[in-house]
Amino acid sequence: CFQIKYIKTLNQVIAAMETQLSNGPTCNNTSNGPSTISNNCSSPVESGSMEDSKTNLIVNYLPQNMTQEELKSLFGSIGEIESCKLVRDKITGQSLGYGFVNYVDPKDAEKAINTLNGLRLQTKTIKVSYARPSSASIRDANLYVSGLPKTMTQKELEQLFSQYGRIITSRILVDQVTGVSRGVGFIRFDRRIEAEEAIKGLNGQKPPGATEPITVKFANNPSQKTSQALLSQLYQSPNRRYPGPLAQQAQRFRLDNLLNMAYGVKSRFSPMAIDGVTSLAGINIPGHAGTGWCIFVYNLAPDADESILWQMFGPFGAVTNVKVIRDFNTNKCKGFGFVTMTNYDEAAMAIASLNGYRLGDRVLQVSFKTNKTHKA
DNA sequence: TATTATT
Repeated sequence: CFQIKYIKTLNQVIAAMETQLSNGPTCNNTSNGPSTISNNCSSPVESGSMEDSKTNLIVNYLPQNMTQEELKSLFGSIGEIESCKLVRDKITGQSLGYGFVNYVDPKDAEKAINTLNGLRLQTKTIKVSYARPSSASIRDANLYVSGLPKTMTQKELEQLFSQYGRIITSRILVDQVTGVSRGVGFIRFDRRIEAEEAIKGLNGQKPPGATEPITVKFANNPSQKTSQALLSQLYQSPNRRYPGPLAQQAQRFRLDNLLNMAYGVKSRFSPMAIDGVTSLAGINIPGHAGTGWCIFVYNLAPDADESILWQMFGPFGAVTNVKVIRDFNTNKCKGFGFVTMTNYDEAAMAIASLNGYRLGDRVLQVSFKTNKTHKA
């Protein structure tokens, strides 16, 4: 089932960052994401050549639902940003989980590495490091390695591959329950040439002490998989009654713009920034966040049932409750219903996407529930 | 036997 995991609340980012700023970065590369032995969070600042940028950072392992504006807000707390970009899939608009932050002042870039590298955001531990100069030679340098001895450590894996070049990241996948190696992993080299040489030298070879040969090949391109998954999703349910990913993407950019405005008029990391969104959007301030965000859905057909509300809103995130309001005598829908969603941003996304949506021969009106009573 | 690192 296609799911949009949209942004968490800004407050979560703020809370995580404030914790981080008071405690300092947590060095934890084992819980999430690959790392290199030589370039982990204890020494993220590498000495680069004179030509390397001292202001441009690459940020990896971002939560899937983090927006560019959140990225900008988070890193803007360090210093003035010249530019900021969250990299998205060209076709689907889905975040690829990394982005770039270019500061005006090199000192701020260094401070961002020291402050934000290793920051935990949701289930991720972000990595902040200097971006290498963009070049075709550093693309497609990621290798997939299988058939590894279960006893091989990440360090041993790096030692095996380091003879072919500079390793950017390495990872051995482990069973989530037992933590034992699954015998497969990834090696990202600095340059594609190095990866090619490693394939020539190590594919089909037995590592020292191993009884079985390993397989070394280029890793699948992640954006391809994402596109395929989303496209198959499109074809899988041609009669879907809610918008597909592309329609949602368009709405998403609208919401991004609203967030951008909100962030601009409110002091950074103000807990009230979210309310800025609602007022700027001309949306009534929604009801209590404690029990979730209540959404009013109007112009449902008489035969509408709860399942249609689950189908429409579920793809946008956590839905805790749906209700179709029915006439006591006829048991037919009175034309409206309610949906409760846990997370503000997912609710806002659902509203932005579903308001005005045509369901059958009716055009829905979807908004946050107001304090007014709704008399049809 | 598959995570998301070059705009």
